[in-house]
Amino acid sequence: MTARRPQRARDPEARRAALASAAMEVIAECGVGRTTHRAVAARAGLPLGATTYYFPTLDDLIAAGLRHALDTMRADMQAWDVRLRAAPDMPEALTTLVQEYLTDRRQVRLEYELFVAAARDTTLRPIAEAWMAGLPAIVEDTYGHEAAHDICALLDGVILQAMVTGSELDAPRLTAALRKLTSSRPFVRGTP
Amino acid sequence: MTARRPQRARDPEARRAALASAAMEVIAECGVGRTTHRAVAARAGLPLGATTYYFPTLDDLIAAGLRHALDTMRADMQAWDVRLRAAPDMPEALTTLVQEYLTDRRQVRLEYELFVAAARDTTLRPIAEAWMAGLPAIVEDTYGHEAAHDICALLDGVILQAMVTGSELDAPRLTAALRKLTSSRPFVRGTP
DNA sequence: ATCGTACTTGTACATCCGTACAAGAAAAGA
DNA sequence: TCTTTTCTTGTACGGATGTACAAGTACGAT
Repeated sequence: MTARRPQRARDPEARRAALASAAMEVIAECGVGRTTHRAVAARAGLPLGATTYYFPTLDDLIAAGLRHALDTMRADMQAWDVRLRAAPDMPEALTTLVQEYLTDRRQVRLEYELFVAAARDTTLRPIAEAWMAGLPAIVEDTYGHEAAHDICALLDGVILQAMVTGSELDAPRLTAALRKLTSSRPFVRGTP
Repeated sequence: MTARRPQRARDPEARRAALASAAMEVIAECGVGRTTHRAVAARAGLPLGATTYYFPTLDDLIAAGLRHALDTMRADMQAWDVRLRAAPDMPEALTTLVQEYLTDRRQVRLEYELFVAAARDTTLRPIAEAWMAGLPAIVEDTYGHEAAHDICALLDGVILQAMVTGSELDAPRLTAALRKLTSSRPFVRGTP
């Protein structure tokens, strides 16, 4: 009576990727802490057993999901690499980058979900560090190593604020702040 | 045979606070998603039923834990309010603030745990927004509303980087970045 | 063709979960 | 004092969870 589903065409590599992708989506929506084998399997449209076959433990599955997120982010970042290098005005280009990035709030949540998870679990740090290193690597060529990290810290903070409040980005203000941060020397308040 | 524990002296208010405090600790260590009634009860040294008596649902318990975290943070912030207003050099004072804040990594994780949770659950946003508004409110008096938010965004980003990598703060760099950000006008690269 | 390996699918199981609730003891009111 | 309310404690229950595993099928090697 209980008809068994006929087996699908086999493609282990695709299945592994589909599970990682599904894991990524579940993490983005439910958070790392509420990600389960069953939710991932359901999202991927695969039986429960598939998850444990490809990823022995839940931690492995979550790590795969986060790694998958890193990979897709890197692809986006490459496009931005081109755009930023061609940009006539870097602060404005970075502002629009942030603006476009904030379009997909789910993605933003996923990023910070990764960061918090990495803070708790050292195993995930390489993934989070690779994520954080993406943008600085591009900005570095224009502003140098140190300034690049400062700039990206500012961007991370601005993105965080927008994520928490759910508000839009104040683009002109960010551009202005970036201009200050990328200026060669600081000014003391009041001196002309 | 199963001896029932004699009832303790009653102090509902203290119990509520103890549960909220325990919830805060569990959230800091396990994350919002892995916080359970049982873990909180065990941490507080109270029976399971106490959690559901004071906080009908798990969401209530978690919200109470986060609110408790906000309250304790506000107390710390008041001390910083005094120190910052008395500080001769604001950028340096803010740098040492960050440095001291990074001393307790558990607290840092808790903060960002709150932010991610608030991004996902709008119910928690008031708590997260109150948290984020704490420092700007102090810095505002010196640098004005807009600059204060930029400064705090930078600090948030720097703290985030330190949290993820587990590394120490590069204090001189942060001070320098703060000086740039608090300068009255931006400089174009190369012009003296 | 057949064989063995690698993969698929469904199910089982012990454990933990959120929440409900019964039984009792303290405090408060009469 | 007795009664009512409020709080304490332990337990119960249906359901979800991580993981193990048996049964079966595709597919490459031979």
